[in-house]
Amino acid sequence: MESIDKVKGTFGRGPASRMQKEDEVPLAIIRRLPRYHRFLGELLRAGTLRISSAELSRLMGVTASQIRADFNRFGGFGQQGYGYNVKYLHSKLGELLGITEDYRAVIVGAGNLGRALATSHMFKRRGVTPVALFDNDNSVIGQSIGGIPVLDVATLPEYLKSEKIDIGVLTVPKDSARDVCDTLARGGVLGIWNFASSELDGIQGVVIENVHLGDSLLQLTYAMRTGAGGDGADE
Amino acid sequence: MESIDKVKGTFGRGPASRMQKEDEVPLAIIRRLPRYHRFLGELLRAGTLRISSAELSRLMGVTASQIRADFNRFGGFGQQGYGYNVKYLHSKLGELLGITEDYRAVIVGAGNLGRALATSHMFKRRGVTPVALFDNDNSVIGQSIGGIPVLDVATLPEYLKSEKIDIGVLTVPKDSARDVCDTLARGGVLGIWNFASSELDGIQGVVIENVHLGDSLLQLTYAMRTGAGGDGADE
DNA sequence: AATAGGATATGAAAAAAATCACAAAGGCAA
DNA sequence: TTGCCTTTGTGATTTTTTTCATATCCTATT
Repeated sequence: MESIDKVKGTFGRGPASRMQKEDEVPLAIIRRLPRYHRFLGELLRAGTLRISSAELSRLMGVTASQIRADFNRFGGFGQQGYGYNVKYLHSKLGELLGITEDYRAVIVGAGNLGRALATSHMFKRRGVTPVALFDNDNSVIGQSIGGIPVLDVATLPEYLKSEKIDIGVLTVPKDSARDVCDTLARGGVLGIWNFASSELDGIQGVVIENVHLGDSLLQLTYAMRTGAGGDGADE
Repeated sequence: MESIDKVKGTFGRGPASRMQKEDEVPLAIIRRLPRYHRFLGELLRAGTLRISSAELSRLMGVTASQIRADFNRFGGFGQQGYGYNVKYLHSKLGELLGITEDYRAVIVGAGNLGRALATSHMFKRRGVTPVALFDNDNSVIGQSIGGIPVLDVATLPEYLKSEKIDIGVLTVPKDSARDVCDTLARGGVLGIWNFASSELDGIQGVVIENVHLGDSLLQLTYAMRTGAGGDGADE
């Protein structure tokens, strides 16, 4: 019954799994990964060395079974009788999420939101380096915000040719979102983080993450009206 | 074409429905409602009078069955052979989501993010009126941002006693989040929209919506790394 | 070195969510 | 008004996700 040749570590999953077909990770799990990573990070900073699924369950308001099942989807990071090593698990989750990649980003739109993002630790903590802001307002072009230069958005296309940029952050008004998005895509970015309220998608080879703060606000008012969601556990 | 008056609306569900138990709306559906509302709003502004689930399906990248099933959960807003009346559906969804309630909000934290929210149309479009900003920085206290006065956060408790405030928006640094959250709760707000990276919850009688932009960024980098999520359809 | 106790990994079961498929309702045209 | 055509509403079905239950493996103790 023992692990005859179970190479588990590197890649293969359990014994009876079909080896064909790429095993896609359910979106439901992916959405939980950043939250795990965040909590693990806090535990790490607090100096916690190890944690059991039961303890993490109490902390996060998620069932222990789900925690184990989730981690297991990626090969199992724990050890029977011990639990999970916080540092190891945190770093493994970080790898999965790509924070070890050191992506370079530009922020298009130097309004309040763009500035807020540029000056936060949002990016650096996650392996993303914001290298430039772009705007069309002459009164801000040439400034430096949080050490990041503000350039003329008209120069964005050529900028993207000369610099390798992985991520474009869109904090422009709705109307210009589509245009800038296309420019970024043509410029070769791999992903776009879109805060404009227009929903972008369907661009070949570019991953787009649409953020809709308004939707989040409506979820709040819905919950307030119905009294539901009092737990607040979830995003 | 306007035979929408069909009284069906009020409450009753289909003919053969068990009347057992209060039917709680699955979280999965609730999370989709704001997006439906958003798309319907755009159709409305574009002057579209009616739409079928099939058409909306194409537009939103969601199956038509799901659309029908979702709307049906709330009693069915459509009509066979006709589809959905855009204006009617939009307003019904709005009601469900609480945009007709005219909530009053305060924003605590007048940094870039607080300012960005205060000056956006985020709130007004959703029936929420931001009435004041609060901060502890003397250089901004007394100013007016987007027509909203910035007050001293030390006066927040008494302010909440004299004014009826429904929603508190937290755009303060992580460390002060918990304190301000408690102050807001004691002051009687019904909901808290939390942008601080610390996760708040478990306050009796207060609904909390935690926004974690960092999690969203990690979802993007995950997708970039794995090539998954190229559709970009979902938030 | 042997054993007790603890906690993961994991297949099986249950629950939840999405999809299907079609009867029935109602629009629309002649 | 009739009858065809469109499209919803909805029970049944399938798929996905979560939870359960326990064998297995590891730590810790004596």
